Amino acid sequence: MSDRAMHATVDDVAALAGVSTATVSRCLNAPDRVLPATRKKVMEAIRTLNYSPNFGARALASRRTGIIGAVVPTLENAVFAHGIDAFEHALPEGKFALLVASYGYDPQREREQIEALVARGADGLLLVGFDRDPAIYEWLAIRKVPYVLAWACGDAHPYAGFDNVAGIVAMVRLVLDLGHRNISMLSGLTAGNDRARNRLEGARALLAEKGLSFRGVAEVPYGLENGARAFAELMADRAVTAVVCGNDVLAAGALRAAHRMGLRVPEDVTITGFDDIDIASITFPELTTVRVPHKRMGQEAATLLQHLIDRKSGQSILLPTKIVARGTHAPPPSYKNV
Amino acid sequence: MSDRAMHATVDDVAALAGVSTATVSRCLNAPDRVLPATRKKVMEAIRTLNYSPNFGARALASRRTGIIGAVVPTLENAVFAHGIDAFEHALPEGKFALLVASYGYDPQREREQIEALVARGADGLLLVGFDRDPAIYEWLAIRKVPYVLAWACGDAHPYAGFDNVAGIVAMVRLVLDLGHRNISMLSGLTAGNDRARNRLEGARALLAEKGLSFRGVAEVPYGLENGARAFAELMADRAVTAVVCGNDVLAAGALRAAHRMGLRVPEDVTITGFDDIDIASITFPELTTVRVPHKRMGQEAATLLQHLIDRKSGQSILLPTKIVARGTHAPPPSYKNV
DNA sequence: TTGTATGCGTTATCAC
DNA sequence: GTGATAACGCATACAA
Repeated sequence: MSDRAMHATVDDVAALAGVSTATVSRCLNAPDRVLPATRKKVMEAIRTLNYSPNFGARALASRRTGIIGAVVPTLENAVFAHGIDAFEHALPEGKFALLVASYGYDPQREREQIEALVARGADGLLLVGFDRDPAIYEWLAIRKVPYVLAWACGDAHPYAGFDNVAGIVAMVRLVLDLGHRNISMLSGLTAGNDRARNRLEGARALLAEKGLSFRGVAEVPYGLENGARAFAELMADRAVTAVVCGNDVLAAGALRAAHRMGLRVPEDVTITGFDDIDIASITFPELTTVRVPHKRMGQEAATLLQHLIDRKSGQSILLPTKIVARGTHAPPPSYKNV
Repeated sequence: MSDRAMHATVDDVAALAGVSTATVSRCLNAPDRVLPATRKKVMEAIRTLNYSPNFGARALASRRTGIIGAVVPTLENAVFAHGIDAFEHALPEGKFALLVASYGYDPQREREQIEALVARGADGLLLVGFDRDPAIYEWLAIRKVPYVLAWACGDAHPYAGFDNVAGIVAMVRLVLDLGHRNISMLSGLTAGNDRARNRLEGARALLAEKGLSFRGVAEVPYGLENGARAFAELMADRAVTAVVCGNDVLAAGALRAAHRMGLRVPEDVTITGFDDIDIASITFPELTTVRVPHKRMGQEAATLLQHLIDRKSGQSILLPTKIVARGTHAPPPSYKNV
């Protein structure tokens, strides 16, 4: 046994069990390659010595850490918190651990976080969206670090996600079908954020197709207050009868602003969200929004990433979104007077 | 240079820079202990070789990983998502990375997660609350793994948190002062959860002190639906004029149920929350709740844990909670008829 | 099935 | 300030 009250090592265990260190190692990493009898001896020695393998040594020798990194804009956004939670649950119990880093929507910081995780020995990465400096993808390729992108889709990289354009198009179509023609959009910041950008541009494209365009567009950072403030500005244009929001938090902020402005929803104005997070069913009235399968996405991403890590074939997966029609949509006011 | 297109090692860098590996190592870990001139040479070699230190080797030799583990009940609860987010931001940029694990409020799984993180070489741990098998604390002590507890307070362990009892007591006092006497409590599950238990028992104790007791008590798992359902059951007792909830999500669920039951809030029934997460200001009316400084707590926890890891003195810190009086409280209906 | 011996890439302890 | 060199603890070809 090593002197002092230090941690036991394989050597200690091997000595106590009367086997070689190789056998001890096998008991831990490939139990079926050792006789049940000797395995029993070894496991007993492990228990009595209170042994647990040294992480650094294991990583150094095996060239893998069992650590998976996830780099998200922020955990404050329920969308990512839930996705990460599901992702983590889908990781095999003892095999992997999840290293989480956030970058506050700052591309430069995202890059640093990615590098930090790889430096920490991450076996694979979960990233959000496709938008990032090509140099990052090259760097990842050189390092041979597998990754999966989520919350979006595309064919340039492996992903488990959904089509933001399809989602917003379905929603705008609903609003148009209700009869709205004076529509504004309350979007999240689109710079370096393909999810926000696709939602905004997707909506814009559909309108253009119908020969229409937005009455107004606001681009604001994530946050309740930002949504509320921007909504007030958008509604300064009294012609507007519907405000399509890029995410549920902005929509919730808009809804709160509407209440405070004395506007009735949906009688006076239609407000729609995107994501269908918890708050969407807490607002009053409950929010009409686009449901995204965050949970399932997290699971699928975990599965795909493991395949890539094991060098097995991995198939990107596109999940469907769905309109959840609740209480914040209605025909425009003018229709009621017809 | 190592053969193939493998990653460069210290040896490669040392060779290219014309120095020893020791000097390369120093440049990375104690730059001031090397002459600016040689440092420049080394850094250049590092850049051209695209070198980055091997994590396992570093951990093995230095006996520290720079990884900090956080074990929370779930990331789905905004309280923990925000706290973790703040905690992570407060960690020195390149020095530490955060390993996150969740256990879905299952004590057995929490234990496994703690062990997994320690096995992954975590230099320190962030845990939630005090309630857990003493064996875990002993195990941690043997392994000499520093930890900080949050979202609660106590003198048995280092913590950065707040007093759940004081928080709920202030709230119940407010409700009592409004004139309510027929109060029910909608609590989270208290088994193995000292935060929920302290909130429930703290409230109960205050009532007892006033010679009162709850009309009814419901204990339900975290979740909007659970809150809604339990609220409906609690209100089956028509005498109840106030429902104190153990957290904001349960309160939001209760509020939604109230709407659907045709109850006016706060005219017909007072509903209060705890935590002051985002949803508290999205409900209609906005929720009267207990504000907890999640962000500050995350930061303080990070600071304290780093001190403990560096074997410096660390002082537990108790953060204050505060009543946020918004729109869901009012005197009981009977008062209006007086 | 089990044991032997070597390599993994850094850090740290010495001398110089 | 810098250089040689010995740990660090485990995994894994290879041999038996």
